[in-house]
Amino acid sequence: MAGAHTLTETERQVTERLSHMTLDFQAMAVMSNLFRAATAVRNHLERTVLSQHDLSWTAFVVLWVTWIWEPIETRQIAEEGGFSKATLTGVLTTLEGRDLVTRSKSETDGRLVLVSLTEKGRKMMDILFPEFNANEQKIAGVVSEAKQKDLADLLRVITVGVEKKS
Amino acid sequence: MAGAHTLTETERQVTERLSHMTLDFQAMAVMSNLFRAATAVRNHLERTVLSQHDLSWTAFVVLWVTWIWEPIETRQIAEEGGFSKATLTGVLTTLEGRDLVTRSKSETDGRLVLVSLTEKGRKMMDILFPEFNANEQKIAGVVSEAKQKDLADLLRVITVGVEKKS
DNA sequence: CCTAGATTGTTTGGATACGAATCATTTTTA
DNA sequence: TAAAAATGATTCGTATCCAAACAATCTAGG
Repeated sequence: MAGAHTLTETERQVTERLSHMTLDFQAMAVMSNLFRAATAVRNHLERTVLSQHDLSWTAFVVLWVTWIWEPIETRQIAEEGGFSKATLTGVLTTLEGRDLVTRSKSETDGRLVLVSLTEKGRKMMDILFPEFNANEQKIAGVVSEAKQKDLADLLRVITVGVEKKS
Repeated sequence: MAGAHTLTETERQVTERLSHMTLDFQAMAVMSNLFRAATAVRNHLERTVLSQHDLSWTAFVVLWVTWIWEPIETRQIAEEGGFSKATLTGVLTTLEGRDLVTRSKSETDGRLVLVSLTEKGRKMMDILFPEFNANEQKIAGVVSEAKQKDLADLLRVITVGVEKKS
């Protein structure tokens, strides 16, 4: 990111090119900045913390969700993580091959697969997540504590709103 | 998304599981909500507006950036869009095959490739983008205009901060 | 019981994604 | 001015990612 154009330049150009249309520029700015921020932060965390542990973003999310909720059904992991079941199957196979998670069949429902961390996976997260969080702190630290709360709240409202639609 | 657990439930469980660690929960909430919001919104827009035009998210971003800046150098598209040049090459080939964009060599620097929309691509964006923006409006509309401005500003600060680090 | 429909995880096929190596072109250097 | 360094896009290999088709399992209505 951080292209040849600054964010301000981009917004000026967008306004110029689209001024003949009836558009909601405020909403456009919110969404544009949302994706820019998410992409920039994700790329940064992937390149710094996660690459050291040979983890893709999705693999990390799977480990994270499993860490919090284990034992957890796969459909829940996909929902919490925001990706498809098909994607999850592949990632789980990879993580299982690295002995970081285990799959087991549910005893009450033969269709369900339950995922847990292995001891190795748990040890990894005990090291990895504090590192990850230290980076989150650095990134979020550019705005005040009060603004951080506002930001988190606003994002939550957006999420709840859009999930209601689907 | 919208998993079995609400956002509030998730935050409670996270706090419970990680209370023995020294972590910045405020920063964690900001980042967690950032990715949740971005993923939920992106998935929603992919499933509604973009799927009707057979476009992936990345393909749409490429079209959008090109629409605003054409003729534009490929390296700029990658930077603005937040993905690698290698990825862009593949997407451009797909879009060129559908006759939505064209590639041309720069006259002043033979290494550069310039991208423009075709007439077909421009017509598509004239229809598509207002649709897209109408959805953006619906999504962002759950918070007040003033809050939308705050949100966009805060996200911009986060983006600028993290890009400074890389 | 038992069978049609619903639900769940996996497989499949194609597009996307990236780092590293490569090729072509331009710029720098000596 | 010619070799070397730098720059830019593409190719290659591998890993993700998703929708759709599939197989296994569960559930409801008869």
